[in-house]
Amino acid sequence: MSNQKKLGRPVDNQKNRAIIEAAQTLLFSHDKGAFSIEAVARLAGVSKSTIYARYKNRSELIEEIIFQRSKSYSLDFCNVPDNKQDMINMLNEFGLRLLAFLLSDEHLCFMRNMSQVSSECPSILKKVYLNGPQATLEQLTLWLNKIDQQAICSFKSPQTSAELFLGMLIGLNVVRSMYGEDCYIENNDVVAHVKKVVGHFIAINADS
Amino acid sequence: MSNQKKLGRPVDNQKNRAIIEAAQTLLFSHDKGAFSIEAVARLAGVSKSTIYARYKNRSELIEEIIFQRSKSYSLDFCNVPDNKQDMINMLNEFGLRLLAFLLSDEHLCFMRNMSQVSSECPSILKKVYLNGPQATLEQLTLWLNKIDQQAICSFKSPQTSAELFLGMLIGLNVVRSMYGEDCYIENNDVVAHVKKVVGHFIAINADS
DNA sequence: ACATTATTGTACGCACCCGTATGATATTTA
DNA sequence: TAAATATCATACGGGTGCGTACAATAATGT
Repeated sequence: MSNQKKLGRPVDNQKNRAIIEAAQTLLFSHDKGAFSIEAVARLAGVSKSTIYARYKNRSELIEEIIFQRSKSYSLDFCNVPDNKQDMINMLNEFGLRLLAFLLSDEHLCFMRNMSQVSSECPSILKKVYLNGPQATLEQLTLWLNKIDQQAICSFKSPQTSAELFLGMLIGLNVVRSMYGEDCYIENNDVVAHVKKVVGHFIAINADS
Repeated sequence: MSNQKKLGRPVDNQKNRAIIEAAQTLLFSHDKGAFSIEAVARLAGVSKSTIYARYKNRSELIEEIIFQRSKSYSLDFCNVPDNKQDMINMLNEFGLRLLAFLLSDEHLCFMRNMSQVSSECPSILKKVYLNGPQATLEQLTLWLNKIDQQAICSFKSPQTSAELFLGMLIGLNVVRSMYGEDCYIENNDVVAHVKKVVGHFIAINADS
């Protein structure tokens, strides 16, 4: 019954992608006022009606975009280390990756826009939190837990340790970047910073 | 020459305050769209022309408000402790005060609005950073430095230690609140959290 | 009384955007 | 060809806000 081919002109899926991409470009541009349905339509090379055929209204489009993007906003661990030195190496690598992401232009733009649309579509906030910070925290906690179970390193409270690690790692750097300061962590400095944090993290949990 | 009294009707300074207060109320309200010159005029009981007689445009008014408010956005230490236990107590008290402020409704609103107006008046960002996070960091660094000099506790790099302390203290709590999560730090929990952070902080710097 | 400045109230032009409607055109199946 | 659906181009009504202009009024000085 539902297996029949639909009548009439089929939906152009390429337009879906064009709309999403244009909307992302505009919503995450540095110009706060750049995003509007009309501007999205212009940039996507699509009629305004076409957008309203897919999204009920402005908020729905924004939600879709933000949700899609937030899906990639968590870093995870793949492997459990074999020994303590291996763990240290993986922590260093993770720290570098996370900082690089958090301080990227893309992510800073994202955070700014989250504030801006938070009153327009408040329901998106929780989803973003779960996909982003919360997911990362959980991954790290899980990882530490496994390490503790395998007696590679002891963590009295993996959850607490994870949070302390992220706190030390991020420090004031995100707020610095949000306020437009050139982040002092650059090139080799970031490596040194992460190494220092990892060192302290190990020291804190050195009750094994 | 410039000592003569000015001619004509004098400026009503009370209107200055009324404008500023109304503007703050609206800019930092939960309703993002509440702030407009017309709304400020209405709330302040003042004519729109009167506002434009004082501020060239919308941006100038916003800058003024944000700058004024940011002046009180740094916490400082008054006294240097006598001994290590005294230092620990002061750190605890400072941590509690800072967290209470950072997670307050007022400050969260402020951060959201900073993002919103950042593209409208980007010049304000640096000033806010200097008045806020940077000032706090400097105060704490200075304090640790004095403590180090008086041999109460040793800090190899007060600046680094200060940043690590703030990082651990804040952790993910600010981002949690920004994303609308009910912060898990409440009542007694916040005390425990700060105590834990202070403990780790002391442990890290226990190379004396 | 007069000059001077502050303040008001109101209205205007301009720009922007949302969401809807409408008729024309394009692309597909039957 | 006919029916069905997608898309386009355009226009509209309604709303909001900015910044300006202008005439009227208020409060001060000489």
